[in-house]
Amino acid sequence: MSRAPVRVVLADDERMVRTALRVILDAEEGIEVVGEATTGAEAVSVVRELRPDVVLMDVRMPEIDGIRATEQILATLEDPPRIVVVTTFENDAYVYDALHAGAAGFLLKRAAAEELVQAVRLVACGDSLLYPAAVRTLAAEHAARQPARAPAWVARLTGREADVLRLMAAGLTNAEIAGRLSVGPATAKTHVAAVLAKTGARDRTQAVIAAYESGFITPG
Amino acid sequence: MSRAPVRVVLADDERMVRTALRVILDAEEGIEVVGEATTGAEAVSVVRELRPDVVLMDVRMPEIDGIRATEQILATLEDPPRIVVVTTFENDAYVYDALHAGAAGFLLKRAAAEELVQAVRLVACGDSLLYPAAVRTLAAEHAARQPARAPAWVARLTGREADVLRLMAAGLTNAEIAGRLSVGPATAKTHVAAVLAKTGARDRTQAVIAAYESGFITPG
DNA sequence: CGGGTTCTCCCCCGCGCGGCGGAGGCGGAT
DNA sequence: ATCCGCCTCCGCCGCGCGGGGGAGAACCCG
Repeated sequence: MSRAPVRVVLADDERMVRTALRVILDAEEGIEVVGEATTGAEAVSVVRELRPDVVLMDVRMPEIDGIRATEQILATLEDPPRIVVVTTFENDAYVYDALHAGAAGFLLKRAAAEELVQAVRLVACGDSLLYPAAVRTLAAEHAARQPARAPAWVARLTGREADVLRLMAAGLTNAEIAGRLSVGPATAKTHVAAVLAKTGARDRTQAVIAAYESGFITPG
Repeated sequence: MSRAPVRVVLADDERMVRTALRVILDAEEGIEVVGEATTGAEAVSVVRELRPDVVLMDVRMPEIDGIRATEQILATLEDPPRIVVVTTFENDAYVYDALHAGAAGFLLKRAAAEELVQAVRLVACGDSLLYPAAVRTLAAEHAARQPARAPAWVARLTGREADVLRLMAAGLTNAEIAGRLSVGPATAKTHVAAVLAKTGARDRTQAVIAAYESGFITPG
């Protein structure tokens, strides 16, 4: 049916990630990577110019993050592209914002190449599958309630430390955290130690409790 | 990659719907419709027998509706199939229940054949795409706003074990728990071990997470 | 240019933790 | 009277964890 290839723009500040995505997608028939961006601002302008069908948007980017970029693109362009937000952790707090911003889907950085390709094809032809408006309504509901007060220590956490705390709160060991973040075990330990210090926790269990009690992460 | 065809079971009380789905899927390479069911109860037994990779489950069915059937399948089978719930309207109230029941996705009856095929292929190889745990969490949140029912393991906890889990979730060490309960450290260890076994947790941290996620204890 | 922050990684050490198996008492159910 | 579940306690053992220290590289900012 869709004769024309799916035109894709990649937005990620890490060259390696962009290259990986490009290699995978370019090898695919019917998919064409037509542009790249390294910042959120660049993503907006590139998309405005190239008018792709799909955008793979990283969350963490300089200048403007992926969420704001998504908002701007969807707000300012008519017949906007489908935007897939790329995250490292599926329970990253950003996914709620991404939903609210109107992203067409998520993609984990550890996703298989096959999943990536299917994701692009899928969103290119509509998002009524697996992702109905009802889910978006849920997200809106979630965003609507509570600004959620957070203790001071949350702000003091560095990005990496926040990542680590999220993984701790998922029940991972130091070694598993290291694997998930693609760093050495010693590094994971360092971050864990920093989290314990900043949260005032004695051990990882207390840190996880603090994460729940502060609203840093929320139970089902 | 996946040499073996995707084995699908269709559960719908309307013959026309089943036929339509079968025609579409059988025409597809790598997808094989191995069975059908016309009621929820039949769906459970058919799935139990045939062990398909994917189930397309209608919501409205005689005897047992698709939601309950989904719950039963996911609860009783190990390595259960991915279940896609078929609805007529995307904002059908059932989708919340479906999410909560652990469905891998939605499919609208008016979806295009192409979407249907992609849905099957997609869920067959994992649901980390477009449908992360976070979304499921949202649904659980929504559902939690009345029933708030706990997993099976909560009921299986003895009184003492429940006490211990509460103290674990307060961040106490084994020795501190022993002191608080006026028992020996060895006893506390025994109870902790029992809690870990019954919750399926690997360590006390995962047990505390389970306590929060199940609503056994609530933040704030 | 230098200073601050962050991320990365290394060493050593002590200990709490979790897994293992066993044991005795005590109550209710059959 | 018998069985079973719960609570109580005991050892042993390996390992992951947390505390302490230090160190190099990248980056931003003044």
